[in-house]
Amino acid sequence: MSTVLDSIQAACTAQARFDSPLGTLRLVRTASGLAGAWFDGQKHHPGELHAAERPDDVLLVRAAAQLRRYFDGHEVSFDIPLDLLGTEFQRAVWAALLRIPAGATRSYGDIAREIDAPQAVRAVGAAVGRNPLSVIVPCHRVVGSDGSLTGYAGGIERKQALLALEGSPVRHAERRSA
Amino acid sequence: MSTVLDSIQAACTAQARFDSPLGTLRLVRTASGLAGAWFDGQKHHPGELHAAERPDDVLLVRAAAQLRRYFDGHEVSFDIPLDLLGTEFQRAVWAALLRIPAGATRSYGDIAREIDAPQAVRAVGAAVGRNPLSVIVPCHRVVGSDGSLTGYAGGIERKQALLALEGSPVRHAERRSA
DNA sequence: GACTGCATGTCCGGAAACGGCCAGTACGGG
DNA sequence: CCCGTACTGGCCGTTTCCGGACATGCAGTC
Repeated sequence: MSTVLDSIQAACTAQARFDSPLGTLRLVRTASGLAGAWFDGQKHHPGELHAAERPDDVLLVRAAAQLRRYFDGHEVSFDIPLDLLGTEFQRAVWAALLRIPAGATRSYGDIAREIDAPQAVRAVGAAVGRNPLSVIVPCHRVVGSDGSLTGYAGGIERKQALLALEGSPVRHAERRSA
Repeated sequence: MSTVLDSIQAACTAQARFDSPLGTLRLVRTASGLAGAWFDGQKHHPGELHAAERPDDVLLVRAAAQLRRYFDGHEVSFDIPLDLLGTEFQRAVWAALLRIPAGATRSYGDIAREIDAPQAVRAVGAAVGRNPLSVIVPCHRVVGSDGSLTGYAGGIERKQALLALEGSPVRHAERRSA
């Protein structure tokens, strides 16, 4: 099988940029829905895609509008059609993320239990890390069982900022000082 | 990277069946051109694809019409837009195949020399074998340096039949009696 | 003649490594 | 006691890596 990023590379039909307070997001869509939202230079970035830049694409415009409201501090329920390309397991994880309300957090173990794979905790971590839709699929709401932030593909600072924006209590700044 | 068959799976937009004297061909297209023509059950078949069956698709109809004329024994120059999905090397090989006139044959070594990779003879063999467009990209016109048929993804009998139809001299029936 | 050895790009299968973890344990300080 | 901290071992899906197998042909041996 091909990689998640490969499938998106192949299926994407348009893209656009969105300038957020935390950096530029690259929005990517396929025929059926929004498929990607990556911070510039983040981990697991698909790299250069050959899809045409289409700032006026209806779906991408809607996505940008909702993101803008989100970053303005409003409670937004993203209702754009999504096209989550991944393995069955990954889609199960990402679906679980979508059920975490803003202002709340879950641990990796919580997610594992929710998708009936209580022992696949590390696998959940890997899947969360490869979430293709930063911010919209709220992978930033998943923290360690002790409340530490543990990691974020876009950098822990962004994770912390997003949680702060949503008013989530963050236990300490971080676990490890390094 | 993904596989050739993977890319076609992802990119195909329509398909149709064509009943030839040598068996059913499955025709597949993408947005930019004809991408596949496989005999049912042949080697390297992409398997079930989820693209819609569209017997009236303009491109597929044209392909079928030209194939019909070909199997009726006419000299046909296929002038359909093609979308050959593969690696750079494979596309070079397939392009070389398209330059072999009907009624002629080349050896695998000939092709290798033509694409400036005189030592990649076995690689040429592999690439020829994965030709996605049976009949149209005439991989059946490639034979061993001694004139033996060596192999064909759709079965040697079909290869022999196609060459006979084109009036190519076939040295012996086969090299090995087995 | 028959047989051996080698060159080459791609696919495929199996094996190993790699994580955005977590529960259990063992210490050392207050 | 009641914490925090540090380390250990096991968990599992995905990716990466490696080793063959191929629609061959030429140059050498014997």
